[in-house]
Amino acid sequence: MPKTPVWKSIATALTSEIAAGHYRPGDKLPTESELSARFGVNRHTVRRALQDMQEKGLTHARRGAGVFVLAEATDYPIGKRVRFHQNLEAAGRMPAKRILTLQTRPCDRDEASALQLKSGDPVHVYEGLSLADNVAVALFRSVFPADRFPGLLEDLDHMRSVTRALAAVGVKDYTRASTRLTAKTATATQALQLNIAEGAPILRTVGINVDTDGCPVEYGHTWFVGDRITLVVED
Amino acid sequence: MPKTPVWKSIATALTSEIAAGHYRPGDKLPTESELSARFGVNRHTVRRALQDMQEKGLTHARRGAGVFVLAEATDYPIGKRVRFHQNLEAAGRMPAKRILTLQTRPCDRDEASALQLKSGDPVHVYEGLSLADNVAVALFRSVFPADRFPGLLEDLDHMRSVTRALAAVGVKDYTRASTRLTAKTATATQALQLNIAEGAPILRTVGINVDTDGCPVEYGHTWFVGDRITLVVED
DNA sequence: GGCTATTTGTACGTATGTATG
DNA sequence: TCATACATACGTACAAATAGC
Repeated sequence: MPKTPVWKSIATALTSEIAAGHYRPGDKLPTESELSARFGVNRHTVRRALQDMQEKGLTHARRGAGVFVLAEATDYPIGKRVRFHQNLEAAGRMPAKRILTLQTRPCDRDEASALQLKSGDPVHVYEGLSLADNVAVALFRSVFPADRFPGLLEDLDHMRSVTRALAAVGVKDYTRASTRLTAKTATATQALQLNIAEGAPILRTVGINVDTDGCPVEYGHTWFVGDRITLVVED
Repeated sequence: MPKTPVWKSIATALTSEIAAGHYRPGDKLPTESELSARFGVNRHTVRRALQDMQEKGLTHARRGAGVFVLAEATDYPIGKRVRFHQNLEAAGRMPAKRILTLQTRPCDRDEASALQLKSGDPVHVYEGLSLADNVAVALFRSVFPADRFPGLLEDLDHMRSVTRALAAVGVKDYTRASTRLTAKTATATQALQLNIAEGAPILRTVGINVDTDGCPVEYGHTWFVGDRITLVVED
């Protein structure tokens, strides 16, 4: 049972009230003092909750005026689980993978940070191309902690599936802790591998997958060809 | 001459040192105590600076371990030109909308399909710019079935909020049925409106919002400036 | 494994500054 | 002008996670 901070409970309570229509977009929330009195906490604890909501785009504070509910509240938050490649299969195409590299090497600082390793610890690196109907639609690179999964490379080579290979080494379930999406343009190397023009639009995703204990098991990058791929996010 | 908060000066100083290579991705920053001693401020003031940097994706704290520099630092617009406007940007985001067009016209095939209308049925179209601190970060276009919401345009014009305008015509709640994400490059028109270069990377989202009965009420497109926006999918 | 020191996270308190209405 | 309300900054104390012995 994870202990929930007080400020988070307050943020949840206020968010629920907004979602329930108790406060509508444009409305002014009670003052920090009123809220701290209502919840029986210090004003700074309320501020921590309001700050969390502001980061999520729910509210917006104006010094001297008050805290207001934003109209965009329900507009943006994108769903919970992202399923890549989904539209490929739905379209009746034949997804395939082509392995580019399978190797074990010392991790760099970036990978160490994401996987909570020490810089230089060994990692398995799985790079490849995703194909649909023999057309390259994405480049991917998955990085795994090698010390924890000694035999993973063979499984990846054999099964050609991250999910199944991880299952083979004891990771029954894993979830995406976070995914960041941004638009880029293709580098020369990427353009060559994906058979597109340099500077063509690329949708890059960076994600960390964690096991049921919250321990990172995979650090993955994917570069989708903008013209050939659309990601689907469903609630 | 705007008075700069101490925490912001500290964040700027630490960010500069990261940019200068003094601290590299994966490195551990000095402890909060050491930094507060170095800058001669309270630990909470340092925490406020570190928190600001974490929001920008520059650093990442691990309780009991320390604060570490993340690799993605250069992906975020804190790097170059924005540093001139950093005071404005970090002063708190001011989301705003600028209406470009508000009109009613017959729908095209695509819109008819998304909204479950017949081709040529009237739709309200709401196009505009999303601004943060007076910088355009996204273009959007929302399409609504006009027959179902006759007076929606006036509400949109007046309230400048899709959520509230829909509430005014009886749609108390709506949810995002699906979102599709893809990478594009900016067209000449988009580049002009978003004040970016033609061909710059754009993150496009296409979504359909449905009411509690599952009936589509809005068909929306958003074009985010890749350099200025990173979408984060959590959980 | 256990223990301890270190380090970040939470929560409280107090005071003062600054913009709003 | 003035009270209100959020922003900054100082302080204290303890909890929770980590790392090292």
